[in-house]
Amino acid sequence: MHFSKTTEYAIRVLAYLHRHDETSHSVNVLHQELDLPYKYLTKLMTELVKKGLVNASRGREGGLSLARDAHEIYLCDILEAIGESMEHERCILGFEKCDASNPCALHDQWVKPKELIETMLTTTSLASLLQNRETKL
Amino acid sequence: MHFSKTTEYAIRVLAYLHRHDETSHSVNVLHQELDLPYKYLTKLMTELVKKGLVNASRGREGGLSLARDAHEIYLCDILEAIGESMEHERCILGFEKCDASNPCALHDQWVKPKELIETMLTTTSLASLLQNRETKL
DNA sequence: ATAATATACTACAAAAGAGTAGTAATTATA
DNA sequence: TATAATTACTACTCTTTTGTAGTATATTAT
Repeated sequence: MHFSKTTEYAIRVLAYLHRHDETSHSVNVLHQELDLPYKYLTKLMTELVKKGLVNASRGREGGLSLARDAHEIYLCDILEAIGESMEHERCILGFEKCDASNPCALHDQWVKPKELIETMLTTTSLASLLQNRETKL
Repeated sequence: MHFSKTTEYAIRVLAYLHRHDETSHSVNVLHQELDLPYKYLTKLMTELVKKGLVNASRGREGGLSLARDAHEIYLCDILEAIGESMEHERCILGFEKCDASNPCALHDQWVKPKELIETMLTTTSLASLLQNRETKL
């Protein structure tokens, strides 16, 4: 009942890019600042670039920055970019088809937690993450 | 954002044992009725026996049955038996220490979903699972 | 006793997730 | 133009989860 490491990393990196958006940042900086595995990060960032969440510029003075306004990047967008998008849609007991009319044994109990998770994912933008409070990345 | 296969299997098997608690059931029957991998199930059931959730009797006419009253087996007990117990306690961004006074960037957003998940796990017993409604296992 | 039907144990295999290594391609700047 | 700094690409390795195979051991109906 948790995000994948990859998802954790992606959220943290993107939030960092927003928090320090005066300039772009190299993978090496992100690696050091967030204490994430360097090579794994390069792979992840390449992916986020392909998915259009991040802009990359190569070469000296290059680096990474958000491709869109932080108000327009929601957690669900990040999950989607990583392919974990529909995870919270999935039946909690693993059935292919599971809905109110043909529910699994846990369906009813899962409805409300699932709703709140969905709300969190669809209403939390990178911009909304960093307001009012000092938080860890 | 989901249970492990092992957890899914455990919940389904235990719920089945409760739903058909007139008698005991062999791994082979559980395998066929629930369409779960046979050998994997034997391993899982052995574990649930060790953890005291299930009684096993060997030999002809043997099989598996709940070791405790279904009203006294909660989802959190099942997770604990499998070692996935404290998963929902864990920080959503993976930090070791993360609480209200030293929160990660997602801490506040995660509070409510986490609460509902916790409620579900601690208040849903096997007995409460099967009331009022036809559901899949 | 014997045969049949169970669980229990040991070891391995396959698949997915996480992480590493090396090198190619690109680009600002000296 | 040479160099240093950077992302992109290819191909591994390691670890964890999931699943399989074979055998030993226990129980009971006949």
